[in-house]
Amino acid sequence: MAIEYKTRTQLVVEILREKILSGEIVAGQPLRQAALANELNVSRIPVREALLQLEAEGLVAFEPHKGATATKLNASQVDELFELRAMIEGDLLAASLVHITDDALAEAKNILINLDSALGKENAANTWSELNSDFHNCLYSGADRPQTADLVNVLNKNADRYIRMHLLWAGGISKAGSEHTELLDFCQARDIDNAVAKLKQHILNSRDEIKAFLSQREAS
Amino acid sequence: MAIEYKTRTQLVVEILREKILSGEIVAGQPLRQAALANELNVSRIPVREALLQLEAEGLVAFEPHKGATATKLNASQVDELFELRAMIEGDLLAASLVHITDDALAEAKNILINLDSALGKENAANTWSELNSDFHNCLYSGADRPQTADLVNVLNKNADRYIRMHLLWAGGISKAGSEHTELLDFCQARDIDNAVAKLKQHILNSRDEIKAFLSQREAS
DNA sequence: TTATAATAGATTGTATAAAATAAGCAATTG
DNA sequence: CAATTGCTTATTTTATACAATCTATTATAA
Repeated sequence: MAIEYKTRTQLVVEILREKILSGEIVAGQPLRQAALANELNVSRIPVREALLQLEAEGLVAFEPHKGATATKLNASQVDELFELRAMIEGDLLAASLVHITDDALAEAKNILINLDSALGKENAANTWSELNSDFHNCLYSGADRPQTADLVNVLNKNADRYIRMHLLWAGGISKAGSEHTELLDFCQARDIDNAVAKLKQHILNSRDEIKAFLSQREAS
Repeated sequence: MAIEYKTRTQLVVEILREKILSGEIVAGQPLRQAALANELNVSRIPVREALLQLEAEGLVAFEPHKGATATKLNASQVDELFELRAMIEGDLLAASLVHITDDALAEAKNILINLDSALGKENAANTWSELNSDFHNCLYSGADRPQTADLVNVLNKNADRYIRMHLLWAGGISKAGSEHTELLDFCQARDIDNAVAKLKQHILNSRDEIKAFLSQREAS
């Protein structure tokens, strides 16, 4: 396997993204360039560039001369985000199922097994979230729509924080396990209509659970 | 009116974006940081940061240690881009028409008038493109979906180059004028289904014209 | 001749220093 | 005392300088 060289900027992006997604960097918290540069042992330039990239992903807000903060979504933004995902991912899945290979579906099944076993273990939220992303991307692998796939991944990075938070605090997306299985069944049968409907339902269900959780926390 | 201060980076972003959209910077052409910095009388840092932002918008590709180039879409990418737009903008329009004000529709009508008169004049492609964008955004103003609106604007910036190119070379999107009028009529009647259908048809028509134009140019 | 290695020049990536800007606090004025 | 002005400090933004990397060219060996 080829060693991948990365620039400092890319490394900082990955570290900060993981810290934001995992909740180590709390939403709303200001991200001081000098402090981050110090902590990561780089100069402020790669930190700035990393913050700019994360802004483009929607994880960070950058105000000129004032600095960057980790963004925070309210209930209505979560609403919008998950509905966008339902629409776009539904469309992507439909396009994918026309051409998807049996290999990809087998791979998806494998990921699903790991996903179930990941739930009890340590660091469950982070592992689960990554496997969940892999599973969905696997189902979309037949679509040959790179721009849409990129877009889906950006949207998912935004949703991810809330999914992880929910996993951590509420002990899991209650219906996700069975929904994944049913979804995969429809995909294996190449039943596009039902698969798409199930996927949308799956995404909108997690939206509902997360929104309920958010408003509950906002109240207290 | 408040004076808006802009950082050098923001200014460079705007200049470079306009140069790419207008075709002054040709797709595929490498964007040398030092040359741009010289030309614009700034240091390389704001240039780098501007290039990073444009990469996030999809107008520039950034390869570590190799440099940035203006991106170029092939026919199949144009296909994907315009279909994405049709889906997302259709959804956004439907959401908007539920709440849109008469003022917004009157404003849209005004823009349409300017749009028609812009066609003959000098610099038609650039003015037309901006007004076209204003017209569509005006129709979406009732939606209250900021994230979706942002997304639409990013996608439109990518489509814009091809629309302008087509306007310049082929003398205009032939059906756009009448389609706009019909679309606005449906909107004024709050006929959501027909308005959405017309919008999608409008976007997919321009896709077809642009694709035909692209493959024609690729052949020669 | 072909392939490989070495080298030079160009270009990008990063660090550090200087300038610009914003926010908070003290001094001043009415 | 309230409001405004000017100064101080923290932070960001930009410039400059240097280091690392890539690309093309030339030289060398098979």
